[in-house]
Amino acid sequence: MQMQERIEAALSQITRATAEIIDLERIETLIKRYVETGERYTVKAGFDPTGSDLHLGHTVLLSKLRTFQQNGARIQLLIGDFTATIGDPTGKSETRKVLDRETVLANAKTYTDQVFKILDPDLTDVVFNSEWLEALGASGLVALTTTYNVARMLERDDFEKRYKAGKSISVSEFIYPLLQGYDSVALKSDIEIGGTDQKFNLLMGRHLQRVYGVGKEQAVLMMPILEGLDGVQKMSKSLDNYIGITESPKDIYAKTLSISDDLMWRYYELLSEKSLEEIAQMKDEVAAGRLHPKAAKEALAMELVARFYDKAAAKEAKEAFDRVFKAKQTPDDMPEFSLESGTWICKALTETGLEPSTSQARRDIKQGAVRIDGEKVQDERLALDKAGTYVLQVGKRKFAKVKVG
RNA sequence: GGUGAGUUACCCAAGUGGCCAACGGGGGCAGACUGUAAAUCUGCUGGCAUUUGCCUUCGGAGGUUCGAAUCCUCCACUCACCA
Repeated sequence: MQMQERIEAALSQITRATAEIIDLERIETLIKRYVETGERYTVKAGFDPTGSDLHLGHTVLLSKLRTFQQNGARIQLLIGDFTATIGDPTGKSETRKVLDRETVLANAKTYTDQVFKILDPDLTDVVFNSEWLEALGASGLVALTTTYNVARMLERDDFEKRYKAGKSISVSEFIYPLLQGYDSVALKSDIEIGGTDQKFNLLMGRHLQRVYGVGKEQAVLMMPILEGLDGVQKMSKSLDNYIGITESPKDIYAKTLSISDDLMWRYYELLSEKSLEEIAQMKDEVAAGRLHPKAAKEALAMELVARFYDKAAAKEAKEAFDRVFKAKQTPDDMPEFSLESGTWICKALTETGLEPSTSQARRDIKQGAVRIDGEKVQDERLALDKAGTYVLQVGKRKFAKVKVG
């Protein structure tokens, strides 16, 4: 039966590469109803309005939301402007600064601009949780806190670890999951999706929907956390192990190629449009030696560039990359500087931003990491006194063009 | 409120009067090897000074001393146990 096939196809797309689903039957029911009657359901996903650029880690979630949109969902894109002032308990996070209204709106704007590169704006409602959380008031907040107890709160993995390690836990951090859960009450969400690290908070939504008598308990769909370029830690801006979706094609391409082969398969699974079967097949071919792992990685890098730009940009990024690194040529778009004749090499390096300090510059020269026009600099006392244009290089990837005289 | 322990560089963590810009590990950077991979090995990892010199750093502020990360006083913060 055709309808049954549509339902199954939708479910298979939705469950692809998920980490865990709680109450799958509910999701099935919602999709079935949509296919049969056209009635839509809501999927909530929360984001902090910290104003940072989106990276591939976010796209794992966003792509899943897109899949939901294609299968009957309206997305409740929750901007946690109120909760952002507390900070999700992630171990290190101190209580954050209260963001003023203007900053929040500005951040939300840069956020949604990027989000709509992936999501369909017509099927997305952008909502701010300050709307109902500010109205909650002290009595409302107290009522909210009575629905949970400390022992259960401490079950949260993060709290437990910190507690055992003798680290500080602020009382406000206990409030965070409650407020996030309350968002689900206010929005009457059918489904909420988030990373596996959000499990506790996501389940809180179910708990509170039950306590507050919303009449339904949201299903929860968790996506795996995308590891950053180091392959170990979560991709995040603060660890500087991320690929931003607004980065240049060149950078996206280069960063993708720098990941390990193991991590590549992970990225394929979570980020690629390829089906899991296709990916498994590629993996087999690499294992059998029929496909060079680097070729597979190049394909992934190009797919990612094409996703955020287009195929032409992807091709260009690959060519530029090959030119620089395979043929050992210099890139064609280096920052340019002009320097006075007689400039000391270490000063030249700091002034062009290739090195943070002259001490660091000296160390790198000693180690043979600095080159001028491809020639290793041997003497740290070298002065650039011959007029002309040179290419300064530190390590493999930092370049600058300088004009002397 | 009481008692005890603690706060060291990006992170963890040694150091309990001079040999301390401060052991070790992680991370980072660089070199070798490669596919600008990964893993591995090696070096470096406060700043300034065109080379053994100067300045700043061990929670904060004072003090003792020829000399302090180390001793004393006060303050701030964290944790544990008790209330």
